[in-house]
Amino acid sequence: MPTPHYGQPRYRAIAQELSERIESGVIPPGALLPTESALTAEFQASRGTIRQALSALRENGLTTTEHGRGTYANPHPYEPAPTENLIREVRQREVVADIELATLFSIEVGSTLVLHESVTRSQSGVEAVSRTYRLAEGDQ
Amino acid sequence: MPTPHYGQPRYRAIAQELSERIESGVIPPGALLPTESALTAEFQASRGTIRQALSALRENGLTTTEHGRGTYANPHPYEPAPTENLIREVRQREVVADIELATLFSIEVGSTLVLHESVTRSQSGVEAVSRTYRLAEGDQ
DNA sequence: AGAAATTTGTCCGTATGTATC
DNA sequence: AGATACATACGGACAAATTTC
Repeated sequence: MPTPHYGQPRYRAIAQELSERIESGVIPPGALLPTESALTAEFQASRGTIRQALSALRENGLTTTEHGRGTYANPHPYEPAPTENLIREVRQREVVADIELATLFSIEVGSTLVLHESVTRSQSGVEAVSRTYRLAEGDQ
Repeated sequence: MPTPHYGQPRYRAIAQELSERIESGVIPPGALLPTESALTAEFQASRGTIRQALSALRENGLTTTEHGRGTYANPHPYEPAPTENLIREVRQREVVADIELATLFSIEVGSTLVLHESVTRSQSGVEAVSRTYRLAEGDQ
């Protein structure tokens, strides 16, 4: 069978259907979406097309996908940073890498990382805490 | 032949090679990148893999692709980072507040926070991991 | 602890549609 | 109209992370 895509391509229609389910609450925040193979069965599309649709959702910040686990509906569709009346406090310190960070940086657990921490406050209290980890100088 | 991808996957290596060419000026701003079929020949990779690499460049704002025309190198937009051949991955999840975070936010230990995590990669590996914590919607 | 099943990630090849030159 | 170039879609195979038994 040919593969025409008049107007809207298939993957986008699927992405739209899925995003409607998320925003309507059919798929609640934090919940797993159906697996890719389940979606291929439901939409009668190839896995590649399904993955293209899921990729679109991810780029729009609606979902998060984890290898071997699945795709989750995000608790928060977005988060524009309010840039008014904010106070930022920045400090710097050294920390030891836990398993998660060590894996990301491909270093050993217990290695030192440099941490820049930024605390953003508004009148109502702490708005956000941002932490950036980097390898210590000379370790790279 | 099988498809092993030890360490870094093929498409990412290609993406970094191309971003270096853009960064170094081998491919000047505004210029067209080689066509997908040309890249297929050069890197001895399938077109799908090439498109995956180009997609990564696009997502990182390095290039712009136009249907039927080609892929252009973007003129340096607004970049906070000095080195531009970087690839960022973003994901979002919920975490439980430890004592430190709970104190900062003035919430109870165990409360859920929304975490946006951004991993910045260069060819040498992970450059930085940035984590931003915020209160869940409705808790503020 | 270890093996199997599940699920997402990567890669290939092919075919056809659509936009541009 | 023809050639070129990117877009969409299918199918198959194997790799890697996670979960389950």
